[in-house]
Amino acid sequence: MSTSPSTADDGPSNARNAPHADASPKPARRATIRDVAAAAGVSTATVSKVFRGGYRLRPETEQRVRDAAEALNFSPNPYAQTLHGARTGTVGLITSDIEGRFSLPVMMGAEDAFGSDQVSVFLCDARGDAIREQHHLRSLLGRRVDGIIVVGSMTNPRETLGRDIPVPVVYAYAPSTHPDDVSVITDNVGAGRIAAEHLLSLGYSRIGYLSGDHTYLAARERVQGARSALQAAGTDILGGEALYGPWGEEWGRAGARRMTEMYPDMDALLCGSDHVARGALDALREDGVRVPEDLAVIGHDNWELLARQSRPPLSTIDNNLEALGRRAAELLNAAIDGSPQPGVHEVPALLVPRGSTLRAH
Amino acid sequence: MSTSPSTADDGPSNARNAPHADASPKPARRATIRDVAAAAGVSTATVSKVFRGGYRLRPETEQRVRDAAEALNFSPNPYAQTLHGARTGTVGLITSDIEGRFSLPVMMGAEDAFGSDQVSVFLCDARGDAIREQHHLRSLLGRRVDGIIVVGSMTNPRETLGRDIPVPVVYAYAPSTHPDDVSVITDNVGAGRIAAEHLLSLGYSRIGYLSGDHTYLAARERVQGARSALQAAGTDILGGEALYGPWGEEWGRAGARRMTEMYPDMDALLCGSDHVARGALDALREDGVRVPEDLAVIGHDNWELLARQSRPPLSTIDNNLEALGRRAAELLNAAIDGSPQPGVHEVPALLVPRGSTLRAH
DNA sequence: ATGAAAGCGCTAACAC
DNA sequence: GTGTTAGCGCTTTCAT
Repeated sequence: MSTSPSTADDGPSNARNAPHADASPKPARRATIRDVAAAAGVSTATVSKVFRGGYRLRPETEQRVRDAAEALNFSPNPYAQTLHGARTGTVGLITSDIEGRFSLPVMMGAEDAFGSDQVSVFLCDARGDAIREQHHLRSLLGRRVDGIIVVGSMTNPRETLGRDIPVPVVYAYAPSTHPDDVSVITDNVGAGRIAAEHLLSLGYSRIGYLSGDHTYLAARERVQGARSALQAAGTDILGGEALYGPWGEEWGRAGARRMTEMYPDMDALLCGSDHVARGALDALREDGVRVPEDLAVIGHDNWELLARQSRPPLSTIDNNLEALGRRAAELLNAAIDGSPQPGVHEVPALLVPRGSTLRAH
Repeated sequence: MSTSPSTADDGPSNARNAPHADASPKPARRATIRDVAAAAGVSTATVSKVFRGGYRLRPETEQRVRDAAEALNFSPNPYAQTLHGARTGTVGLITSDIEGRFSLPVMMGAEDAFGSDQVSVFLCDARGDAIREQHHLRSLLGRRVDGIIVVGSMTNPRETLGRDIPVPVVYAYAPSTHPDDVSVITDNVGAGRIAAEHLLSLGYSRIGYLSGDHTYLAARERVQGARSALQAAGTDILGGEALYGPWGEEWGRAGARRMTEMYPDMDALLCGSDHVARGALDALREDGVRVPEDLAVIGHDNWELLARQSRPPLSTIDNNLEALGRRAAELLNAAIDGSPQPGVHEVPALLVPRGSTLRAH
């Protein structure tokens, strides 16, 4: 159109385009180390030294360089830097968690641990698909990430991404089945224990367990932890075993009714998840059972949308995903620095007491 | 598993460590274009041509190069490539959405639109903090991203990130207040209309509106859309205006009761969000109002955890965030290619009918 | 159709 | 302290 070079593009005749073309001084080429050197009257090496730090320079020189850089709005091109074999300062985060309820907190923790000015995170969503996962793996390696974190969407162990990957990999939330891999998970057994101990400490003693899907390791481990805490206190889960069923409110409602029937003297109910607990709360309320006066209820996951708004607000156990992300980042850093720590690392869960266990006094 | 006790974490003294330590042969240096050239008996220029494509080479030569590359597990170093002024093939996604319920779907859409082998996404979480946002902005620019997408956590317009940013920026979900910026949002007015039309099409005619926080533009727009649809059908929202209140189930319960009292002949209830709708459903059920036989209910957001598990499952309007992400990516691409399309672009919402409006027949 | 060579922006010896 | 000078891995004229 105008004098401007081939805007070959499909540009559907946007009138706003043309006038703008040469009006605004094209931000020009970004300043390079050489421009700064020239402006400051020093060599490129000196500029480099200023920015890399750890060199002894005359303060005055350094200031001149910084001023020049500032004026030119210069920042070193990281791609040129990494050409010298240094790290790229990037890591990949492969998630399979469409909802983002696990990945995002983990990512935030990792961001913290890395220091967001040191390391940037490429996020890819594999959507639970192994093919896509491999695809993203390749693409991340192509981008020369320094390491990779793989976030699962459930706690069951998963297959390793591959053992011949040229950069360290850390599995978060869902551990790898391969013993030489590095994994970080929430301590689910501990989480179960915390829940049970919370109830015990409040004086509840006839405690039932309404769990979730038995094929979920997390479900079984939480039960196991609770049981061990109860046994340590000289008691046990009512009936000696938890009731398992499909995750979800529906099961929570049905299960809660079954349990109150089976154990009329039950005074507290452990639930395998907040979903189940929410179902239980709703059913109990409908049946005229007062919570926590007649029956205390506690869940797992601290799924806030559910837990905060239930009646009463639901006590629960938080999976501490941010801490998990931080730990994953630390372990990844360690591995990148040459000291991998294979095995499954556990991060403790957190008690979040609310009205469903705490009696107003 | 069974034997594994609490591993209180932090245990650096992991016996599993040592044996693996020096067993693994350092993966050596990655192959470079020169290695491939040597192996294939051609020049580096030829290898480069093979990989960049668009050059005429003897098929046989090309094959030799590809084989050599394959054998050496070579892939071109993108950092070296971008040194030549090309794009980096990276974009930044700045979110302020801790929960990730908006960002992740948007990201997936963007991933799709870009083509995950063309473009990788740096995700940063600003946690709703303008300082952190600027910080991430700098860091992304330092990494030479080709463009940036900013995802808001609520639909209210937000301030521009800055008008002098050297790469294109697209605002998603929350539009920028600056008219020259490029924004993509869900069509909230349309969403309200769709909800109302759905009810009308099912024969409901005495329709109330229980909204959310009046300071939310989305809340008001949805009401506006619904009203216009009703008026087009010759009726209006019961009482001529929606009832506003704090987002959440509690308000849903209280508001629903208020509305049924005010309008005993109401046959359908539009709700400003799924949270509000869920509260309404719970209260109605407690009060013996059958849904949808006595009163139909519909929400907004398709917040599946809530909507799927309510009694009955909640009809709602999906914000179509993946499409929004895709559109954002397209607009960003266009801008990167030199044809920015300033203004606010709208993506239509989607009806998700479920049991709370659909009478079993 | 292929190769030689000059960079891209920066770093790391090694001189001065 | 600061400058010179080779590269890092790749692309791109320009010859051949």
